[in-house]
Amino acid sequence: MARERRGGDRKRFLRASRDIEHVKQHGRRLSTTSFNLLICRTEDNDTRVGIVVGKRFGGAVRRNRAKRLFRELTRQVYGQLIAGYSLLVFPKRDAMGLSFDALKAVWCSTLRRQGMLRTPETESPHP
RNA sequence: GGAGAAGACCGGGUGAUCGCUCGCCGCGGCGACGUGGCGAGAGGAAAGUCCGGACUUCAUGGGCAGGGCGCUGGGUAACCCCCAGGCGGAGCAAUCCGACACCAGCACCACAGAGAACAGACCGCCGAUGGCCAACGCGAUUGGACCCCAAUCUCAUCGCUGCGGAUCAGGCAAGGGUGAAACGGCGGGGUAAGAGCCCACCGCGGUGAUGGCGACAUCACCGGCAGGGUAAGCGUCGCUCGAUGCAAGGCCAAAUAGGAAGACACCUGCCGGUCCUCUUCGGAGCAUCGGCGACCGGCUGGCCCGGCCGAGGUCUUCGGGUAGGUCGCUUGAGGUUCGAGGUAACUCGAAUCCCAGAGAAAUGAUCUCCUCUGAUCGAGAGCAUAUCUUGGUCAGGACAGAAUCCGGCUUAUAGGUCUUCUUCACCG
RNA sequence: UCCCCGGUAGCUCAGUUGGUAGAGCAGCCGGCUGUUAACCGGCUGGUCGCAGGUUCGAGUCCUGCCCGGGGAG
Repeated sequence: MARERRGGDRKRFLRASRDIEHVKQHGRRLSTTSFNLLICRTEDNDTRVGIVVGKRFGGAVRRNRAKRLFRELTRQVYGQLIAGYSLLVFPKRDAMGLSFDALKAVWCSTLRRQGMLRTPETESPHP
């Protein structure tokens, strides 16, 4: 695939709208006060995360900020994610009021409860 | 120092760790790619998409329609932009604001008001002139007052003049009142009352001179009031504008469906009647008359004219195109520093630099120190709960994110710096 | 990256040559009815999205913003 011609983030994130629609159709849904999450099993070996921020969220600066925050969260826990899933994140406006550490705590505990993290018992310090 | 006006600029800095995108170099690999190093990586508005261009493809015969602009001169690739000037308006002033061409034609001007468009007479003023009444004026006659006469006086009658009076015809538009706006303003003369009727000043219009490239200004003379407003209503005049927008457009090209594109030559009637010729008696040809059809569809980016294409044939080629990829994609009306010209916008010349190129879209996360602002606590100076200096703690640091690229406009914007100018107050 | 519509009462919408802002539903009051609905009569309710400008006067004309909706791959 042409997408894999590039390195780095391109493997970890969902970009094509077709894939995002697929997850929206077949995914399992759960929500917190900071974000909504859709989880879907795929045949692919990699796990990909898509971040969707609608126009209602705010201006371009606020939308970019939300996407950057969740991308950073994904990068920090990506090594511990179990392969073979597609995740879709819908950030909420309340998440922007939290600090990065608080958001990370919510993010990790949510993923752990869903069994998406490989090392559930060890509280991972700063990578 | 207070208040204010204009312009220019900045838009937190520094360092550490973990990451992202692109470029270059090294290594590994056929390659995709992986990995290491170095370098670069959001703005003054990147925004709104309101104008103007570059560039792209299509069109490129004529006319009309339509859009835009609108004091003058300049700048520019161009402009609904900028600079300088004129005029009008606001302000004590610095300064600011202005779609600021044309009312010839059509249309509209509600309510109020007498009258609202080449107007009108409600209240009002006058009643000069022609009528009406008519002396307290003049004359005549008769009677009376004094014994008589004259004079004089008085009453009555008549006549004349027409003082005066109210008003009709009529004159007036100064004043009141209505309105956003009422056929110049104010003062004087004049008049029956008035009126540019006359005069001075101002306004207005015309002509001329002077200054200025010009808009226009100043002055002189003349006219004697010409005639309302609205063109961001229809319109007129002048200038100007082809459409399309990087999702433009070029190239490569899965799957599926099946044809697609180009070139060439060629074709213009049908039906009925009549006449003539030929005839194998079925018809054919030619001429004329009548009727039907000369249209419809598509293209020519809005409409009309004009133009082109159409059925079928022959020939040539294998291509067109979606997902996806790739190019366009960042070197440009470019920046910086000097020098020159110009009041300025800006231009010219030289040197020098390369300064984001993503693609559901890269610039992020955490923290240290410094800086700015606010709150609070403490110390010091101080009569002081003004104020100043210093230290600690806690918050906060705006508006906002490139998407083909430039020139502008508009809008959002915490806080701060600098320059110039106006005015007021105080001191000298 | 562009293009095109719309914003008027609580809701759905009218509103042309610029001149008192309207209709239906809803709400409130009264009547009818044993009561409610329906019906009848009346009333209330508006920064005409915002701000400037043109005009004597703007819902209407012009300009600039704000918000909402739709279209072009």
